[in-house]
This record gives sequence, C-alpha cells and structure tokens, in this order.
Amino acid sequence: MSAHAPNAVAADAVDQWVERAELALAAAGRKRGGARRALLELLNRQECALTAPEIEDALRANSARAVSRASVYRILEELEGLGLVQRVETGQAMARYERVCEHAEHHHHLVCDECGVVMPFSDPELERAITRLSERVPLAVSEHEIVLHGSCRDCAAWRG
Amino acid sequence: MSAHAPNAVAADAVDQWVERAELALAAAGRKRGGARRALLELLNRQECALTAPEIEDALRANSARAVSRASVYRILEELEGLGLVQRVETGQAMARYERVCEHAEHHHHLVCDECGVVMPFSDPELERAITRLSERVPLAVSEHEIVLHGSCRDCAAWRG
DNA sequence: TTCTATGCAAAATCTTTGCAATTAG
DNA sequence: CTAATTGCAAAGATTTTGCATAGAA
Repeated sequence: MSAHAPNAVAADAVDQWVERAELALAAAGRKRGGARRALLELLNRQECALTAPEIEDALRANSARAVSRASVYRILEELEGLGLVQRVETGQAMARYERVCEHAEHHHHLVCDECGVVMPFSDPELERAITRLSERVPLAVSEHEIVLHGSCRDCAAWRG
Repeated sequence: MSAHAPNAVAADAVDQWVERAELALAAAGRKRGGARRALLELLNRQECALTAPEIEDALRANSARAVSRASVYRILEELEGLGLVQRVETGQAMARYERVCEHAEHHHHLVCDECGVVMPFSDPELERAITRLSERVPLAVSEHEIVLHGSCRDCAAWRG
C-alpha cells in the first residue's frame, strides 16, 4: 500500500488519459479516427472545461486537425457515454466538457457571473460530505457536480 | 427565540411567495400583468424546478391563462434578477427554474440520467461544508448549486 | 470488403428580439 | 395619458440529424 513514487502514479493517470480513452473506444468496438484523436488530445491539454464551440475553434486554431461541428458533438456525446468526458453545466447557457481522470483529483467549478470566467477548485471535506450524503438519497449516485457562483477578485475589485 | 407556532411560520414563508414577488415587483416600479401573475402562481404550486417549455405547456394546460413563449422567458429573467426565482442547471441541456423562498429550506437536485426525473433534496451537513468552503475560495460566493447524477430507484430496479 | 468515422448542409430546438396592440396606474 | 406588459413572428444560437464520402480493420 505504501507508494515509493506517488507522484509518478498521479502523473501517469493524467498523461495516459488519451491512451485509456483509445483502449475504451477499442473495447467498445470503435475504430480510430483523426477527428476524435485530435479532440482527445485537445481535451487532454486543458486544465478546465470548454464549451463545444470553444473546442471547435481551438481545434481549428491550435491543432493540426480541424474537426467539423457535427463531429465535435458526436464525439463528445460518445466520450461522455463511456465516462471519459464529463459534461459540466455552469449556468452559462452552454454546456462545458472536460476529461475525466480516474485517479486524478476531481474538481468542481467557480463561476464569475460578471465576467464569465470559470475556475476549478477541489475540497476534500466537501467530497466527504457528498460521499456520506450519497448513501442516504433515493438515487444510486454515479456522479456529482458542484458550482459556486459569485464575483471573482478582479470583478469585485472594480466594483468596490 | 422559541416559537409557539413554528409550522405556521414556515407555511407562511412558502404561501406568501406570490405576494412577496408582487411587492418586490411593485417596489421595482413594475405594473401588474396577467401573464406574470399566472406564471407566479404556477411556480408557487411546484415542488421542484421546471424548464421554460414545461412552464409554457403547463400554463396552457393547467392554468386559466396561457402565456406566450416570449413572455415566459422575459418574466423568468426578470424574476431571476429580483432574486425571486433561481435558475437551476441539471446537466440536461435545458435550464430549469424554481421559486426562491427566503425562509424555507433551500434544496438541491438529484437527477436520474436514465429517465430524466429531477428530485429535490437538502442536507444541512453539506450546506455547512459549502459555507466553510465559500470563505476559502478566490470568489465572493453568492450562490451555489449541487447536482447528484445517477439512477433512481425505478430505473435501477429495471436493470438489476 | 464491410462497418465505422467524418464532413457538409439542412433541420430541430431552445431562447432572444422587434414591433404593435393592450392594459395598468 | 404614459409607460409597462404582452403576443406574435422573425431572428439567433446551439445542437442534432440525414446522407454521401473517406478511412480503418
């Protein structure tokens, strides 16, 4: 149980997400494709959730491969079904998507309602409260999502 | 501090929501209107959050007054701005809306990802965890939203 | 070869906006 | 009378679907 190199384990869990996704897709009988690969690699580089249009634009601009809108949505839906991507609702009209890392610390989101910036955060105490709660509700809980809304420091500063 | 009729207080807080809304609207310089009144009374009858199309349909079917789509959105936006209604994101593509009761216990949501049913729940321990957390994040937190996803009992039963 | 992956364009859905008619104060 | 409210229809935006082609196994 003791780990000689715990950091290496955590880093692997993150770095190997693309590989894990490819394996899961193969196991589901899927073939490889350049569009999906590009999307996987883009998501793997992100620190936080992106909207579908942001993904489409990022693939056109910062990637070797542009991906059509329809494919972006189809691929995200498929990845969500396989538990490789999580859909995040931040109350900003559009859904956001981000990769799900099995062993990496999972995070939630802070949303500034003034400028729209989205930041990740994590809190072990909150996770424990959620875990205990999950056993008491009339639902077999598979995921949870927490969003805090308010004013970020920059916006709060400009308004006193 | 002791209450002779605590239930009456709680009941008032709920029952008077429509009245409180009308007062807040008047204070904001608004005139009365039948469409908004019908929408307020519909929301007041709901136990949990509805989507805009659900509200439109419910007003057409279960109410004395149909309300046009544009008015439903305009009125919801206005009520949200006044803090009388809360927008809830459940990860189901459409936003949901529900009344905000000042003194009533505020709740969060359980979403069955199979059948789409949305149920309310509340948990004091979780609220405390959120309150403590709110003081440590780089955001002046004004609201929070928690959604648990999973399978409801009915859906879990059908699938073993 | 056979089935999947993908792009393109049209369609569907939800939401917002413009404008005129109605209604409250 | 004046300004807010409302409905209708059109416009916008996001997401989904139909269909034909390209590509992986």
